[in-house]
Amino acid sequence: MRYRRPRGVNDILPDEVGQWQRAETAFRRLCKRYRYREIRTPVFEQTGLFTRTVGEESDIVRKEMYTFEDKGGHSLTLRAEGTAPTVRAFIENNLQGQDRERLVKLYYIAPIFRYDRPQAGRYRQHHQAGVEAIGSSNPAVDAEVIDLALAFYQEMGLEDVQLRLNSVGCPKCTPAYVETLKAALGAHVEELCPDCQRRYERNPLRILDCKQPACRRITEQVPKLLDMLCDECREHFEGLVAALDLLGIEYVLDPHIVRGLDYYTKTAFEFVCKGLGAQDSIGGGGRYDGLVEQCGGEPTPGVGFGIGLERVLLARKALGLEEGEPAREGVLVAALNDEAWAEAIKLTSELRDAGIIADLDYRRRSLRSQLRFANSEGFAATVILGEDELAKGVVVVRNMQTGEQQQVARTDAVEYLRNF
RNA sequence: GUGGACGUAGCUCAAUCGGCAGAGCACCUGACUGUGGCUCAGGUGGUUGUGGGUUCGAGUCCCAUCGUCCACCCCA
Repeated sequence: MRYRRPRGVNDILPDEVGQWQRAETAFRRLCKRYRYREIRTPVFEQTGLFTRTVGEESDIVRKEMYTFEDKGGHSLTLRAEGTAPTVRAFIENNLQGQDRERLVKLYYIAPIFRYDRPQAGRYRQHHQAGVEAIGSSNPAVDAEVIDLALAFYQEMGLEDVQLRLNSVGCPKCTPAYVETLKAALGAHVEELCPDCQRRYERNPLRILDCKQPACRRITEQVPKLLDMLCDECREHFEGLVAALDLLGIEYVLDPHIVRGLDYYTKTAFEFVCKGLGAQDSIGGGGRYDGLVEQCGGEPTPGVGFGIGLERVLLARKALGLEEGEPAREGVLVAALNDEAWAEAIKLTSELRDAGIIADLDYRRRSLRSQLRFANSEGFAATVILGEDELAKGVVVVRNMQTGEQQQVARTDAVEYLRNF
């Protein structure tokens, strides 16, 4: 029986790991600069954490979760998104401490699991790099997380990233808007797509997100939530826009951004990158002022985003930004006969003990083949050990970049190669 | 979850109407008996995704299944 990887999941192979580490390192460095601290939460959580926060009506909960029962009969779910687990850990470990005004800034890089039909840029396991800033309702914090995300895209060489911005209001203004929306749509319900007719009853806001041309025509006529925000939400949105202007960040107002997670309040945003086909959203987030309380904590506002790393890497590829050849490094110790082979094993070990990358060609082939091996494997140097060298107590060091060779006393070999 | 395209060597792809499974790259060996990259010569490599069916004969036609991709949907 030959096993294959399950549908929609990927192996990250040695040749690809470099670009992942590059992205992760860049994200970590930026987070540190903005003073976000890393948090690592479990790969599964109690199912209720997701169903109650993301929303029973969301696609994620209705059909995309990896849910299973453990031997104790508890319903668990693989991490379906990044915010709820972070908020859960924030509350459970009392990360805010006694200072109720303190802003706790956290980041994570973690796999996310959703059962969806796979496609390029859409997988059943993908990875998100995200931040959560919990404890402040200041719109300057919304601007800070957006600024951080954009800094990451820039660091990754993605130039044409568009910020799409909206406000989805709060429990004080959204219900009134929903009534207005339903009233405005009421006469056209028959013309909406079947999904939207469903949404009309259960989650009318999502109709604004529908991309069906027929629905689009109708929703364009309808009043915008942005024009009906309560004073608090309007002031917050104006504050965010002002802060973005201060930072020189451009944005496009997009009333269609509702986002598929129910906990969002006020700010909602999305980052879009051209050239990725249908899966062109490379990140998104928003504010969730009711989430901490909903998860059993003290009422505490928060804002954050998640960035899809697979899509960032795909975008780099589409732009031709793939990694170049890695720099040559390390030493191949080549042996020409059995006596030299024994010495080669010893020298390799000494080099490794000295912290130098070193290896042997265990196939015991001709010098020609060993040099070919050293070349294709990207070694910086080859040490040649043969009859002559053993007799003279020396080694020959060949620079694989230039082809220059140097005879070095066997006793000085490790030191010479340390400074190579 | 809906509709569609495509699965042939490690990689990229050929194979006419159903008639001997091929090329380039890569890899191995040699030309060069102790010197890589360039060149040249030779060579290894395949259950044509998998399982059935039709046929004298299937990579090719039919059915199923798995996978990848595209659009929708959704999202990152």
